[in-house]
Amino acid sequence: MTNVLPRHSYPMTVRTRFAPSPTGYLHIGGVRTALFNWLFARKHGGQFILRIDDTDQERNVEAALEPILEGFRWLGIDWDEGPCVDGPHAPYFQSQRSEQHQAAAKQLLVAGFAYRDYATPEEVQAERESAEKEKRDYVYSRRWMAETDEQAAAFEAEGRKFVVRLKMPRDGKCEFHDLIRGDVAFDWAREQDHVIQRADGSCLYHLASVVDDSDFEITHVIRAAEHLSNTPRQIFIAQSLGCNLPEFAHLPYVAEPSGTAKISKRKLDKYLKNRDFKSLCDHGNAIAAKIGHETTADTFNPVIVDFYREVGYLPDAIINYLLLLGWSLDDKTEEFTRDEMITHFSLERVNKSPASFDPQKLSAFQLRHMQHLPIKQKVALVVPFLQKTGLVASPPPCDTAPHLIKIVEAAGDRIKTAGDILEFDEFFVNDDALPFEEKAFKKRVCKDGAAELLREFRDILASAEPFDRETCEAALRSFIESKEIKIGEIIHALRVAVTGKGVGVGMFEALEILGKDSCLVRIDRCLARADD
RNA sequence: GGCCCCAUCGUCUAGCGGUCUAGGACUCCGGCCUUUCACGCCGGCAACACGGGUUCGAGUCCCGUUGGGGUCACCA
Repeated sequence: MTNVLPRHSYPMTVRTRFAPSPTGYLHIGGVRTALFNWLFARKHGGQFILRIDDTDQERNVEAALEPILEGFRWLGIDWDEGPCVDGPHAPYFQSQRSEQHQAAAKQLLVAGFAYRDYATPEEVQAERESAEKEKRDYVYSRRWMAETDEQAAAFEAEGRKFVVRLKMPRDGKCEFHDLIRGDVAFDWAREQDHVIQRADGSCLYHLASVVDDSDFEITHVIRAAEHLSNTPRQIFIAQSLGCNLPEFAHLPYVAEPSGTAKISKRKLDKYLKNRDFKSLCDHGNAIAAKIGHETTADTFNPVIVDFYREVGYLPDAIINYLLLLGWSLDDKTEEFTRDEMITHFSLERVNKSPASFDPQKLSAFQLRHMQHLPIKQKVALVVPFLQKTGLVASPPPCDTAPHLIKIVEAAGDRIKTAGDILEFDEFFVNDDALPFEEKAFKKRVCKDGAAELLREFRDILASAEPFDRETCEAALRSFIESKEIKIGEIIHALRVAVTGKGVGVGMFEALEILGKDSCLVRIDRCLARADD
């Protein structure tokens, strides 16, 4: 067995892959891994392949796969080969490639790199336990190993069944070069004789993965660091099979908010103690509640990509944020378009240490990308939310476009995610259905003299012409001048009267958007209520 | 526990032996703008885990300690 592996140069184009198993959701850390693979392939004019690792998966693969594909489509991470698009190496489902895997297992067996093992799981377990009790490093004794047909027959006579195990080297080191971590070495002696094929003939992940990577001509295996310690056995398989070895690059994982452990969707309770993570959740839940989206923590949380789509985040913002989680170009550049990412990306600049997920920084990227969005795109983003809540008909009446533009423009940066449009429902509800926020009403309208001022200004507003923001503002300014009061003494009451809320878009924009009739009706309604 | 990996402000990071009294971004804290809330603008707090080497010189190289993490399946 050679220890030092040669560096291969690849005459063929770069081919990377992301191999999710169909779990029913797309994990944020998985996205980052996929992104780096995608970027690397695009950067080198190669191909990005999606392969489905559904070995051992029961039926329903399709249902469990759909959210993952949908997530990638939404994020704009496209694949050159894989489900739905197929390609020269189809099928791209591992479960449909068992013939190749079995042939590989057989080849390893014949060549002596693997053996039939007749041990029962209990016997192996017993060995493992006694090693542990004696504080010895565990290595399988190979007691039930059959290398000849005679041995096999003897075991079979006892009614035993065999699995196929790798016959791992027991001296020397497995040394390889990782594109991110540099030279890495593991002692062969500590590697187990991993099972590659079960008694029923089905093959296991490591074999399948190596065979598929080789068949698909994957040149660079870019994956999470947790696979680093799996690499020796995969190298052993690949070499024993006579396959070309791909380059390896092990990415640091995405760590939990305010922590260093790998982020997981099962530890939500813990993350909720983090103030920023909680507010990210709360914001999402509030929007989900409005649009009637189910918010079970299991299916709807910031570790799952769906969350961001439902709440109205921008794919570009998420991608940009994820890109900087473990990679940087220099000491200042933070914003990247897709093209810029592709031209600048390199594995050399990927960090070695885990990067913790920071909800605030994500929000900052979201804001910046929203600010760059042309108004029409912003409107298009927001409309589905209005439709889901019945605030706008579907399809929207053709005369609503200018109205929507005005609202979205007026709301400006207050719309941080598309779902935030729902905070501006006052521009969509009927005048007689406008709810008044109790706190704001009490504080601003029930205040001494406020209602009186409002009543007076109402009549001035009634004669404002044209009813636009400039005229309204001029009217109010001259009103406060004549009354010798400060603007704050009336404008808040006016806001509550016409929007029902204490906060919102600029006052005069709001008046203009609503129009004179609505404003007057709303003020009257407010005054009537104040009288009660 | 064995093995492996990692280590610069609270967080993401720049730094590849001297230009570092360590730079940027997010957060946070002041202030400005202002009709609210956002936004924007200005300013501020804040880090090389520790100990040994190597070197004229170490955040940068080496070793150790400590700390954190990953992985140890007939899961993927």
